[in-house]
Amino acid sequence: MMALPDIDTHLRKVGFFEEADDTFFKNLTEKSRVISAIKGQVLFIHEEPAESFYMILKGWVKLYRETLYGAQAVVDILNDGHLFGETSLFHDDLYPYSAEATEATEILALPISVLKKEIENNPKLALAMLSAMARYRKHQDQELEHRTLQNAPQRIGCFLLRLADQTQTGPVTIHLPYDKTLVASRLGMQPETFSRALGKLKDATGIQVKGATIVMDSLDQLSDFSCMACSSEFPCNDLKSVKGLQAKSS
Amino acid sequence: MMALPDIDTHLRKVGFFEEADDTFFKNLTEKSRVISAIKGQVLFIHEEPAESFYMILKGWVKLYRETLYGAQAVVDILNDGHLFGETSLFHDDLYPYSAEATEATEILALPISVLKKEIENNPKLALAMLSAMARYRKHQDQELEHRTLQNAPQRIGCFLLRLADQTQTGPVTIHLPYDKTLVASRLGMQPETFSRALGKLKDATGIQVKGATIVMDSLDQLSDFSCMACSSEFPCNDLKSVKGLQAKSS
DNA sequence: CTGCAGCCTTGATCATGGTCAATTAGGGGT
DNA sequence: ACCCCTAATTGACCATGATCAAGGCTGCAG
Repeated sequence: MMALPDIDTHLRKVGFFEEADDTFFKNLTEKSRVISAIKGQVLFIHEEPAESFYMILKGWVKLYRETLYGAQAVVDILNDGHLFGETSLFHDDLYPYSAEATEATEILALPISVLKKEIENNPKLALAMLSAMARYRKHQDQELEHRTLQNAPQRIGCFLLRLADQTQTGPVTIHLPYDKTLVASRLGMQPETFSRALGKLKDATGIQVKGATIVMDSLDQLSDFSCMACSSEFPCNDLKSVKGLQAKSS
Repeated sequence: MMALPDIDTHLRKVGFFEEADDTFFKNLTEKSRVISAIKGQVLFIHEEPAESFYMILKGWVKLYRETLYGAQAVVDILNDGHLFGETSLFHDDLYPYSAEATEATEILALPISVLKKEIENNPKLALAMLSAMARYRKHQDQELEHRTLQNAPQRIGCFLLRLADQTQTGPVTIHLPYDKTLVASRLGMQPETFSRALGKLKDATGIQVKGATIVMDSLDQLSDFSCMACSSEFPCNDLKSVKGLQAKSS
């Protein structure tokens, strides 16, 4: 069991809670609940009433939407420090996606009512949340664009670029943060397609692939290949503005 | 030239301005500017500093992102009553897409600074905007899902369903709101693919297509075909909650 | 009425990615 | 070290949608 002061510490690291006051953290912490999820454990289902929102303490969580026939569209894959399940606040209070742990994961469940009350009473927090939502929205525009304009090898290249520190020049090593199968679903393709597309990317750019590790002489090889099918210039300027943990850095 | 009282009337119809006070409307109206855009006229460009946001009075506007090589990804296509260009407020203040009139169009340009000030000073408006953003975000999740899980004929069927009043039973007539070429781009496909996919949809569901007019015995024909590749049930429950004009009804 | 321009359709072909099946590689656990 | 399970790869084939090219339809201007 995690001690309460620990929980408080984690919560205070969340970017858009910056403006919240001590009572808020106290209320949240007291009503929080630590969940130890095993691989594959479903945390909530799309269109269920949203009573909790969540903060990941350790591990990875997949957000997705699923048809009756089992076809899945992955919305995002998040790791520790990130919040999820809070976004339909002030709309319909239903989860806009399902959530599942992709490995053994520690998650903090927090009452959405406390967050709602705090936002209603603390205009600064409302503005911070607006800011986070605007960033998220832009990220989604980008996601849809990539799906439309980039082919499979280009999307993989783009994904790798966004894992790296784009300010560095010279040799770069990148590690895939989770299974290739998961990366594939995150990029909207089949595992087989991912495997072949990574091969094509290798041939086209000269990167070296060994398991989950990718090595290259410089990021230029990738950016030349992938960013030509993107509306934004390299380096991706949206990566700079990540100061809050609730938004995605991926 | 449009009279100022007219402008005020239009602005007061915007859903999330419900909580704004008279001074706000006065300030907005005084600093507003009516633009008569011709077909193809570009209103602003992706990643330009956002100084104005816009309300459409008449006509249609395409929001899109474009690579250096001219490939376009259409984010949305909006008509009168809708706002656009306001979403990166409180984030980076850059437009997250380009905007272009798709026909002769009347547009109201409004200073984003006035909106920003009002939101900062009026917590209720901030909450209304949060609600709008949450709705928009959900809509985008859905869009990405459709792109991933539905094929071309299914996406067209879904598009048609969302144009219709989904509560009605019995025979239905639907009119395409704009050119088939534009619908195609909105759905992320080529005009040729659209044409052929509409043919397949016709064969599969028995709808009748005459130019921009589609007639069918009941919506069931379409929903059976399209909604099986969607995570949401028919009728689409997100269409009910449209009370504000700033969000998309499409 | 005629001609032009843009939209739409159709055909033929191609590229991309999905599907199905078989095999290989890797990473714990015993 | 070995086994077992899963992830990953590879091959063969198929389905979808893009591309290129040609032709038809329609509405508007002259």
